[in-house]
This record gives sequence, C-alpha cells and structure tokens, in this order.
Amino acid sequence: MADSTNDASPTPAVTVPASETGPAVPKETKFSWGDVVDESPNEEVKEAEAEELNIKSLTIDESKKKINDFADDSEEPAPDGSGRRLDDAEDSSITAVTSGDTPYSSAKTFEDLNLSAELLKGIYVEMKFQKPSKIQAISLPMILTPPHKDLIAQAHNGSGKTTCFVLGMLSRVDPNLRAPQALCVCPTRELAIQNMVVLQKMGKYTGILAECAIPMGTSNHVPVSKRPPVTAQVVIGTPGTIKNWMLHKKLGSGQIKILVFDEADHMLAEDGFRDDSLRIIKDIEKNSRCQVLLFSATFNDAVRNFVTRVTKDGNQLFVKKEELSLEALKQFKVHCPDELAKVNVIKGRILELGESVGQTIIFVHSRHSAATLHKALVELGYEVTTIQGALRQEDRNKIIQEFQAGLTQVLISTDLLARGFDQQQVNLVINYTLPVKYNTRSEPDYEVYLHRIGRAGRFGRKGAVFNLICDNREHEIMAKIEQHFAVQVKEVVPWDSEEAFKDALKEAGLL
DNA sequence: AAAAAAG
Repeated sequence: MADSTNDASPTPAVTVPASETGPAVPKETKFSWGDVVDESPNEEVKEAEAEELNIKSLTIDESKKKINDFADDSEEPAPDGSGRRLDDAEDSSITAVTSGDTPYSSAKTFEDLNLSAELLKGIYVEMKFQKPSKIQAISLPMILTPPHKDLIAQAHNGSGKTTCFVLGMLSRVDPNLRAPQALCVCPTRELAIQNMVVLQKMGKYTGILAECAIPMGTSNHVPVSKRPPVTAQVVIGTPGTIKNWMLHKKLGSGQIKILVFDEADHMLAEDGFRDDSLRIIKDIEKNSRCQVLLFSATFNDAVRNFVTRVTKDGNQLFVKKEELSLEALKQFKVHCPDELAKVNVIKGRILELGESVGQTIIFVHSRHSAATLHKALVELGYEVTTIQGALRQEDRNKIIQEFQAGLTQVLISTDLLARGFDQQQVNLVINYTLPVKYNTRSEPDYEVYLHRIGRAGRFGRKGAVFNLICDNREHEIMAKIEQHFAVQVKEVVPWDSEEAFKDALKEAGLL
C-alpha cells in the first residue's frame, strides 16, 4: 500500500536536508537524539546545522496547507513507491502537515518555547536534557502555540515523545487552579506510572500536582465512592479507571484543556480500548474546548484514516513505515528445528552471551507460554522473572522495580510491555514467538513487532533483536515483516553455533 | 492472545 503522505496534498512538499541525528547513529556515540547531555561534541554541531534548515522549512507558508518534509538528502520529495532507495532508511524524515495559518518555527533550544523558569529548571537539572530532540523541536511549538491545535504525532521509538506531551501538559495547566486540567490516557498501568514519574521529575519545581488513575493494589483498595474528588492539575491513567472516576463525578472534566493519548493508535483502534477512549473524548469535549494530542510510533493506514477524523483540523506529523525501524538496532532471525530448540538457543546462546552486555526482554504471545518458558529456563538454572496482566498489581510493580533497579537481568513478558516501556539498559529483545494479528495464524502484527523491538535501542543506543523461528509459518511471517519495513533481517547460522551468535552481537556493537 | 474494569 502506497504511503499517501506526499501526494495527498495539492501543494508541493518542501524538502530540506535534516539532521544526522535521526535513528542513524554515528557508530561510536551512545545517543542519537541529542536531548540528553551527550559526551560527543561534534554531533552537537551537525545537529545545530540541521536545526537551522528545519526552521526555514517550517516558516514557509503556503496559503492553506503547509507540507514540510523533514527529509535528508533528497532535493525533492520521493515519488511514492519509487525514488527513495531502501538503503537510506536510516534517514529519518518526518512529514508535517499543518492546519490553519499559524506559522511554527522549530525549537532549537528549550528557551525558544517560552517555558516557565521552573519548568526549564526541571528540564535541565532533573532531566539533564540539553536541547530538544527532533520530534520535540518540531512538535512542541505546535503544541504550545495558540490556538492550541490538536496534534497527531508519530515518531520513532525512543525518540522522546513522552517529553513532548509531558511538557505540553505541564506548561498548559494553571497551578493555582485546584482542578484537573490535563489528562493522559495510557494502555497499561505500567506506562501510566512511568509517564507519571517523568512528569513529576520534569515538573518538580512547578508546584503542579499530579495523580495516577489506575486500579490500586488489593492491599490498599478504596472504593471509588469513598475517595475524594481529584484536585490535582494533571491526571495520568488507564481508560477503565479514568472512565470510572468520571462516572462517579470524582474526576471533573470541566476544566480539562489538554487531553493526551499515549500509544494513540492502540487506544483508538483496539477493541476494548476504543470505546472507552472515544467516550472520554466525548465527555470532555461536551464540557470544555480541549486540545487533543495523539502520540505513537505507529499509525497504520487504517488507523491513521480514523484518527485524522477524530482530530479534525489538527496538525499532523508522520513518518514512513520504511523509515521506522531504528538503524542502531540490529535484527536477526534464528531457524530452530523445534520449540525445544528455542529454549536452548535462549539459554545456551543468547543469554549466556547477552548477560554481559545488558538486560533482555523476551516476548511471548500468551500468559500461559510465559509461564511455560519461565519454568523451562528456571529448570535449566537460569534466573528470570515474568510479568503479565494476571499478576496482582503489587507483584507487577515489584517485577518492574527489580528490573529497573538492575536486580534482574532477564524479563519474560507478554505484550503488556510491548509498548512504551523505557529501560535504557535493555539492549536485547527476543521474540520467542512473532506477533500475529488477533484471530489469525500467519498475518503479522507489524505495529506490535515494531513496538517490541523498540524496547531495545532507547535513545539511539545499540541493540540486538533475535527472532526465533521454527516452522514455515513463522518463516513467512518473518518474511512479511522484513518486506513491510523494508529491512534485511540477517539469519544466524547455524542456529546452535556459539560463534554465529558472537558474530551477531559483535555486528550489533554489543560485544 | 493481551490489555483495561473491582464493571
């Protein structure tokens, strides 16, 4: 299916060379997105040059719609399906479609954004950020500039999307008004908590209060009817609890002026999430005029079509699917003769070698297979922990905290952690089973695949992905994934060779 | 199949 980004517009796209700080990472540096303090000074210079160019393109005004293609080396927009070579997949290009006449300039520094002194202090002192990453530079002006248009923003995994909407929420609420003014909806409790931690840290000096709307653990559960109404300015949570609080008049929507959906494609398209999400939007919009922000690394064509209708008249930032897989992340496939061989590969090859290079997440497709694999690895004398949604909330928290503290090295997970989980020490992802769409056997779930592998290589760090394949069906799924993202996934052969796995890790820059 | 909700 052709990407309609370029030819959708009546006006020609403006193409500018962009930074080298996309997912393409200079081989020796640790970070590529440049919004954390970086040891490498020359990368700094390159990025600064690129930002200049972004500004030029952003201020070009074309009567009704401005199409800005933040591409790299092509002077003209690549004609759909042709023109763009596969080998410049590393060149990240973000296509911006702005609505209305508001001109936006890319933010070269955080000072450009007119943030409060307290917020800037949080950014520099607490977060230790230096300057906006690419997605931050482009999206923050769109979020913060009146008339506060809605925004759909797609950007690579680990590129700093959280900072975009957290800054958006923190800078738009009034700390003197004791009522919820910003709401962020997330697909999992873990992601809600993680976003909350980031917000608390960034907003440390602002005096803004925030509350997590997720189900409490069994030990300290308070029925909704018994809890006081929310007075915190920011609420971050999962759909069920948010909906429940609203229903019981504990979460007022009258003052809410910014509504964020993290992992928005999932929240708005997936059965079970979709209805809740739409109801939340509806409830808020009937009470107040509200800015809606949709963030995700993935928006497939169908979802994109739908979400652009949800946020009519909003600004849009999109990335082509061929350019979404992170360049610093090396993907491999391993043909295993049978299911048992998969366990042996994990234990005897990947973990044995991988232990020294960082943390590992192993993705499985069901709670049951998580338990089975857990047991098998433990029996082989390997220490692993497992997280899945059927655990008690207290146990989920404990497993996550231990992993974040580095007390555990290997974590088995269902797709609970596929999206958003940000642990920089993870540089190995193993797909014990490849993700397939619900109710199909062999139709790959491309979005879940991309999110899973994005748990490694955070902020442009190096990482390796091992896809374990054992029959023809899985082989075909893998082939489709390679084709979809236009990536070569190298095979590790022979499957049981220690040398072959060593070479793979070396190629990924981990050994 | 997973996730979210004391529905």
